[in-house]
Amino acid sequence: MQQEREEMPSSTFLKQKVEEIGVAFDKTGLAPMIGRVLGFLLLADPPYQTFYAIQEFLGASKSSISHALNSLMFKGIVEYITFSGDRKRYFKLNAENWLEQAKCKMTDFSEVDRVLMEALQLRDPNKHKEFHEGLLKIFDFHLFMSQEMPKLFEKWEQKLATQQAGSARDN
Amino acid sequence: MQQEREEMPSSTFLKQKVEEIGVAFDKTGLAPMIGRVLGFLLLADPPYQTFYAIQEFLGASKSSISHALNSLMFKGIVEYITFSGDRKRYFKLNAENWLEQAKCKMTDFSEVDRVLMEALQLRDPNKHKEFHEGLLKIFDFHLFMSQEMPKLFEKWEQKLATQQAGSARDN
DNA sequence: TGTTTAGTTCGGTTGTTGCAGAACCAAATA
DNA sequence: TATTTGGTTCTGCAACAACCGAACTAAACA
Repeated sequence: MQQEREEMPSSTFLKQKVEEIGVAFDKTGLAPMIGRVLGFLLLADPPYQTFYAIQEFLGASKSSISHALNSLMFKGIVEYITFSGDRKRYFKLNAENWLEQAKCKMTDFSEVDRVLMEALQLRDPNKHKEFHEGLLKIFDFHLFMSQEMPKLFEKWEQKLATQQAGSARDN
Repeated sequence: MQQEREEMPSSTFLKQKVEEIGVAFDKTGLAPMIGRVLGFLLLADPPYQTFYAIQEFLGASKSSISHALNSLMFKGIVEYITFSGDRKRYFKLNAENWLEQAKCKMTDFSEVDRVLMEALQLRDPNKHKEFHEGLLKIFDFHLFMSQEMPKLFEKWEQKLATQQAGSARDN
């Protein structure tokens, strides 16, 4: 029932996994190819890979890879490193930066909040009170979150620091 | 320089605002028409409006409005109410539900986390330690967040309750 | 100086999405 | 029973996005 390919059978499993990861990132709104590149850079060994290696593995065109890598670098999720005496760039995930981007996304409601605030100002607060208060509640929630989340991030950083101190002591 | 329309000048301002709100929701990934319907329901007085009123205001086709309303109802952001002796449905925002959806989105990293976890299991933890730990850190961050966020929501609910008790006492 | 390498940029093709218009349907009304 | 009302579903089109291939560029090499 299952179809097997003669060529490069060892990487078939990897390719499937990369596709799977790609689909997961598709669902977050990324373009398919961008998701696949992310997937490859998550699984690849070593974690830094050349333009050509990525292109070959994904069987895609140079332009798609170029676009995907530039998008990811623009977002800060991917960076590249170089080695002296080697012209190639080696692309890799920047986990640290990725995390920062994720944090930003989590705290930023600015666009929706701006219009929500405007709507609240245009509405008569006494006219449909329950409705008005429902909107106010959402706004208040966002406000609260954007204040508290940074504290939570801080708390996590501290937890991480004590964890690392602990595991260092154990060695 | 500015172009004025003879007809319905009083609602020109409203229409602009609705468009503005629409754009803000576009940016969150919603389709334009869905954003505009949301915008109208945010500003409309009364906050419950018939299918036809929405269609008229937005100057859109029935099918677009039908699709937009059903999408919004599926998401739980919009609901409808009825009045006895009136066949029409009156559509309105459900702020409570909207907030719940927002909370869910904030705590749910399951898709990305699943593949991240898989990637971690497939990687050799000793081979590119810094990279591996970077990924682990993201995973740990998500885990931490999905544990702590509900507590934060709880904290907000309590703050809200005390606020309301306070304002009730003042009256 | 030509040639290779490592990508980028520019059309063109194909697939997908958003919307309109018209046909449709079910419930209420006449 | 026929008609109106309040939507829904289907079909088709126009705009857009994702991707490819080919032409291009800039740096390194020979």
